[in-house]
Amino acid sequence: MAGQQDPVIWLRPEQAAVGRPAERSRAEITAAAVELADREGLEAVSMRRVAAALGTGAASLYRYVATRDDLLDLMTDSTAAEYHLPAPSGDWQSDLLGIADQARQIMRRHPWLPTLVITRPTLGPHGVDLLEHLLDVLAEHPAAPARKLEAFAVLNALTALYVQNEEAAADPGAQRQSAYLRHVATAGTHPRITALLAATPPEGKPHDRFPTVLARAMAGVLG
Amino acid sequence: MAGQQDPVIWLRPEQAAVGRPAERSRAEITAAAVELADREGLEAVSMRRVAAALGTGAASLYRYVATRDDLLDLMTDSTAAEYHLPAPSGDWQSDLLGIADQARQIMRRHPWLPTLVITRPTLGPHGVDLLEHLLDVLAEHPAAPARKLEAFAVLNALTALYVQNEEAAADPGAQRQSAYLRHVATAGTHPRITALLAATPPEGKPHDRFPTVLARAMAGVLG
DNA sequence: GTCGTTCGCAAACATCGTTCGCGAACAACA
DNA sequence: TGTTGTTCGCGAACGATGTTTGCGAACGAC
Repeated sequence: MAGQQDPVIWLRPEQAAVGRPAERSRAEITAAAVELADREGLEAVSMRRVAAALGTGAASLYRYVATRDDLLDLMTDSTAAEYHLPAPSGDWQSDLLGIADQARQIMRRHPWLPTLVITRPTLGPHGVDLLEHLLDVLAEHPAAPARKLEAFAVLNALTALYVQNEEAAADPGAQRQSAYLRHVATAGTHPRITALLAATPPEGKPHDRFPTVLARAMAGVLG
Repeated sequence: MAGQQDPVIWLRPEQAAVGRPAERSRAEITAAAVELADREGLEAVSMRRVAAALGTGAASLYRYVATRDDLLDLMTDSTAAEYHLPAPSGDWQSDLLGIADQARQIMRRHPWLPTLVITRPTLGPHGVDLLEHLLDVLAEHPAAPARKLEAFAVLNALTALYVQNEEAAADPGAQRQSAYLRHVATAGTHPRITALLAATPPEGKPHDRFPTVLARAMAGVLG
């Protein structure tokens, strides 16, 4: 008589009020999925493999989660619990950069996170805590509320993009990525690309543009 | 004796030099896939459905493409052919915004594009043409070559993010996205979120932050 | 014609997300 | 101490996916 109630998992009760109690919890399943993803990547997170890691059957997971996407949302939100959120310092600029730096470290710990953050942005309990903190940091800022929400989204997404690029560059198959570009440079058409690849990279280690880019983007969002 | 040769599709010859000639072309298959994606979304682009749209069998597509991801790359690059690239005006700032505006329109025409651009950035022949043009626009700019490449990446990704958000907001299920946020606002914990959702949106239509954000982000990248 | 090669594609394989159905387990109540 | 109402665990099955295999047919070159 009772179909699926709420389309968003955070509003569904984890445990039924009556009947046989569950043997596991959402947190337990989420932890197993996160560990699997950390070790073997997002595509390894299939219902069967997560269930196997828990020593149970695949169908059992559907007592805790309506769909695989729900599980992915749980994974994303669980990483938001890794933030350390100190009281605002009064300098919102640097507080924001501090949050972004933490986001970066968390995403480096979980290489699958950037993809999830970008493709299915989700706000669960921990994500909401983070948003509340960001609003606290920006409390004195005169920007309209909608702008602050947009700033939150841009901060997350831009950080995810940069970490994703980091990973792609560190990948052993990074040469494959640029193989065609080098081919074009050699071919001679596209003189600017040829010149670009011929230019020797500057001495010393390349400066990390992330803080600057993020700061300016945030300034653009907040007006 | 000859296994798969080159891992990147742009360097593999489309037609074998000898033997029975192919009945179709990469362009033809790509066009069918793009049309299918435009009409029914990315998840509808399966090998079987694309093949069916062409009146052929699924296995036949593998004569043109090594994997499904190759097909997605072809789709992405094919949209880069839709740019109109006039000669640089001398004002690189506005030229860049012009490119970004075209990117936005192209992505709106192909709602599946932002996801692909973000999750598997690819440079095929048409993408390379676009890059060459952007380097032309930035020819007088003193930034290091690596920065200009980064600017290209940020321009594409940031545009994709904004269009993706546009689509999500226009989605009839947008209420579902924010259902939990409204719940938290009502609950009373998280006072800043409560205040934020209670605040009445400003009069008039909201100003589009995209050009500003992009311009500042680019300034941050190019130093 | 003959030969070397490629093409088209039905069938099969492994894997996926998800649903069905039912015995077993538990809480509450008699 | 049953009995009852409900949920839980999960083997088995369904439909769909990407990809491989195998081979007859089609073609260019000689």
